[in-house]
Amino acid sequence: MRSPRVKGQITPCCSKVGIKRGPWTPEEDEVLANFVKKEGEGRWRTLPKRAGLQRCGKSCRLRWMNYLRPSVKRGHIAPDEEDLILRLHRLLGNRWSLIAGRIPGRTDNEIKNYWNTHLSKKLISQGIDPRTHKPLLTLENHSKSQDVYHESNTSTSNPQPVAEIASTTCAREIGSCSQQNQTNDAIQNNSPDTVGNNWGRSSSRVVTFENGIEVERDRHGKMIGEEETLSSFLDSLINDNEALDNQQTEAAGRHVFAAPPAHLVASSSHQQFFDLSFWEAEFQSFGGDHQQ
DNA sequence: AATAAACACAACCGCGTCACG
DNA sequence: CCGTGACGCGGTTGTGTTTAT
Repeated sequence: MRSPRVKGQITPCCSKVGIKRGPWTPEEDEVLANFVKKEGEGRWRTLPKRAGLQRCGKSCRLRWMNYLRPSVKRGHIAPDEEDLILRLHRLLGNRWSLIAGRIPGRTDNEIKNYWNTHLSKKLISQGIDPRTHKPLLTLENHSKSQDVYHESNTSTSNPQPVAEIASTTCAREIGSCSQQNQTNDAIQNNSPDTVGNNWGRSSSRVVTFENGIEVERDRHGKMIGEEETLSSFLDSLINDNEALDNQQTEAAGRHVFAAPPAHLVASSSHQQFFDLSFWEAEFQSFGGDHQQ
């Protein structure tokens, strides 16, 4: 039986006497891998006892998910993977699990680590804010950025990943959106510390009316029955961003990681790009056949 | 060669959410 | 409706390795 959580009095799950912590040994890995292969994933809480491991369930789950799973691809992250991570992060923010889900064989932990140790520094060295994917506001480039990036009234000082801007209509794996123009708590609170963090976490199954249409979302904020459309939409954003990146790389002689999809740039103003209703229309036209 | 600093990444922690009784 | 167990997520920390001095 679990005691109620009291702030400041939380006991770590691995603090029990006899529970081992720290790096896993090859022997432990073998025991865990064999057990999961035989019994399947899940029931992590009781797995250590059943498998004969002196570890907590959380630790076992993490070890399996991030290291032992056969599908995990380890080692050097290729340039195309890096590029995809950059584009997905621009679209999704720090939703590592969601990003990892679109990069075969890579785990959220690996991508998060790679981002924190490599990519964020790389962007900074290029004069780009890794959190917003916009140019860092130095005295030198501040005025230039004003010309290029027009923000909507709702974005204020917290630039949003593309998918978040579009979230009330089309976002996948995003928290419940009971009202238009309110994508999630982080944005509602307008807190710089929370932007880019935890956006994929808070959610529950809710039914809302969006554009006059009743929409049910699952625990991840995904519209039920719209999975393929949403996934395709995200793919299209990624692909279009890739195209635009290439254009801008050629034009500017460097990579720019904060930009709208190419076909949208061609047909719209930047103001539209940051306008929620514009994204709603975009998604509707993209998945129109599914919604009619 | 010794040591400190920087780096990379595995592992842990806290918390939110869901399912279920 | 509430409490609990379980799970999954993102943030943070710990530790081993590499590089610089």
